[in-house]
Amino acid sequence: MNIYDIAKKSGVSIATISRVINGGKNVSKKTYDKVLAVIEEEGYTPNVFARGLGLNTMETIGILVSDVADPYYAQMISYLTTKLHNLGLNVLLGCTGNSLENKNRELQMLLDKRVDAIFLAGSSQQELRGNQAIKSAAKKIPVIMVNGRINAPGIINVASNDQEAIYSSVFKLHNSGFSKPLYVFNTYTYSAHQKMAGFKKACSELGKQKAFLRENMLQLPNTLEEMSAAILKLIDADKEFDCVIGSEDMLAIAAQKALKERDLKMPVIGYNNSILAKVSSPTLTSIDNRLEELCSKAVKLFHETTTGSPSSTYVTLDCQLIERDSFRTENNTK
Amino acid sequence: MNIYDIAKKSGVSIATISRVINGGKNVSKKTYDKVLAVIEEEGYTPNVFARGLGLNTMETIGILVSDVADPYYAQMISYLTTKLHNLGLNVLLGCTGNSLENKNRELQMLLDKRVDAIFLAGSSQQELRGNQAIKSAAKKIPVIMVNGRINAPGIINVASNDQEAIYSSVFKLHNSGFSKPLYVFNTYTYSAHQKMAGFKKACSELGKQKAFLRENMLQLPNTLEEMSAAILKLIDADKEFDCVIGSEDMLAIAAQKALKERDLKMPVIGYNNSILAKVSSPTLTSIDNRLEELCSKAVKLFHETTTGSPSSTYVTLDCQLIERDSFRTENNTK
DNA sequence: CTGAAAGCGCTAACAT
DNA sequence: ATGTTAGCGCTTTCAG
Repeated sequence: MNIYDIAKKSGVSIATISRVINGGKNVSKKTYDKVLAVIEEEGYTPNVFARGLGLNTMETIGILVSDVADPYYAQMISYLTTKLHNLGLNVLLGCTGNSLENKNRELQMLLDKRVDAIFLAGSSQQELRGNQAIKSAAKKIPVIMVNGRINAPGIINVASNDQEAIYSSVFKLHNSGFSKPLYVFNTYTYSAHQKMAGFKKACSELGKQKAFLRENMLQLPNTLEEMSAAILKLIDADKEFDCVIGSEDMLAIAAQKALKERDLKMPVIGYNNSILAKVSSPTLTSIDNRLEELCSKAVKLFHETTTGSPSSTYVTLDCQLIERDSFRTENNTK
Repeated sequence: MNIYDIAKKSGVSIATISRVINGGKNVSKKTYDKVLAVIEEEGYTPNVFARGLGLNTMETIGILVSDVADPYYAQMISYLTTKLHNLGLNVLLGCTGNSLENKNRELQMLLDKRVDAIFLAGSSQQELRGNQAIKSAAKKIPVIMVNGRINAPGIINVASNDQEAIYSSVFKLHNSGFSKPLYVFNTYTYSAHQKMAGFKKACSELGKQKAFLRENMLQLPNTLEEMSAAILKLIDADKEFDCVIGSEDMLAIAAQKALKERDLKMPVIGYNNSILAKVSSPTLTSIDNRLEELCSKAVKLFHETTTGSPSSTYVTLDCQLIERDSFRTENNTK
């Protein structure tokens, strides 16, 4: 059942059918109704390939993410997909893992499918330098980096202010009497670097020496068990710290588990305010990077590109500390 | 840059270019190399729309899910996407929420995009009866239900044996001395019904009366806080139960939280063996429905449809109890 | 308001 | 081994 069949059944030309399909401008109400009736009756839907061929778009957006199974990214994909869908756009999903080779291959696959734009979910999609493939993609279609930053023409960046968030958390802990923070992290993404920079800056302003940073910034392994084990080792080696900040909720939870195992109690702060923070016990105080707003903004700026140029190409949102049982500023005594 | 440009630059016809693009059968090595060189040089990629128009496929699969933000579904999407990708297929993602209207609309959107098949992620995609839209979609393209069951031509079902899993868990608890289980759930999906049936069957075989079921099967609200509150209420009303089974990890965790709040200790078993189970404390014993195998099987059976008919259209996988701190069968005394 | 016809870029059957 | 050509189904000028 194609446009010719419908034309025949309706007793009009295919041009008129096309007009009806596309809103019905310049079609008499009578013809319009008649054609629509036939379309409904036959359950006809226009062939997107043919349409795509002529228009060079299939109203499809590509999203690249390292791992949808990660609750934080899952939430991001959920927001993006839903919001894009409200614009009538479908989403092609690409899971890249962390190797550059795979990322580039997935990017190319999306490009080959002629998506209208590409969203990069999280700074794990970007390299610390280079990003050639992404930059050259941005020459052809809009590229929107959600929570990362790549400075090149055609790339829209929407990110939370991670550096400031960690920075001020260190101060909040300090002001509550916890002055020897341990910072745990496990990747070296752009975002991870921002967070570390925040930690270092705060420590330095608080008069910590370099030795302190060496001791109190710990890279953790990949599984929850290994993470906890690494922290236990630290505890048992009598390393000095009186509170913990994790670069992601999972790391903070690993710390909570280790502390619990040694019957230790101290403030713990996570990052992302993911579902894990609510589930953990004690419930985890976590830095919320306002993911939904981030996604809304990203989609909005992308949408602006479809009608002109975006009102901004670099947006930063401040984070917010969501206080739960693992640390409350009001309990400001040690 | 299209196939004509490449043909011109290579000094051959577009047919030859097409052959080279599609594997190079019936092309002399010399021409093949020359053409490939030009293609690389120009960074040419065939237009998928034109290709799709002729072949009536764009090598794209649609996946429908109620909510990617749910860690369990996120994991499922992750497996499916990756495995499909290994077959050279791209994934169009549709988030439907739970209203039938939305589900049908999303289904239609995917159908309109001429996907080669549709995967339904989780039984939340199916209604308890009806499913007309899905059944009629299955007349046109393969429909693969992952963890649900719709009995109609063209629909491939791959599901875990939820009924048996709950059934045997009740017995395991019983054999360990816990004979008054509380079952908490919150939806009425197909899968939820299976689980309930398992609970009822076990209870009935253990000689429980109908009154027991009325008291010991509790539907919980939607947020973690509300869930816990509901269970607290039960505890405070002195309802009798000595262990808890949740239809999903989140519900079991809500129970754990409520119990902790009243300083109560009893076995708790969750369902899905999601990341939440590992994060919870005590770590949550959970029923693993072997999601990865489920997804592998689903993709495999779908793949078989591309070359003939699937070796099976209804596969059931047995679940496995992953024992963690919230309940271990070896501690079989009350 | 409506129709005729060109063109979007590719594949595949048919010739050579 | 290579070229010619007829579609695939739609949108969009351009005429009328």
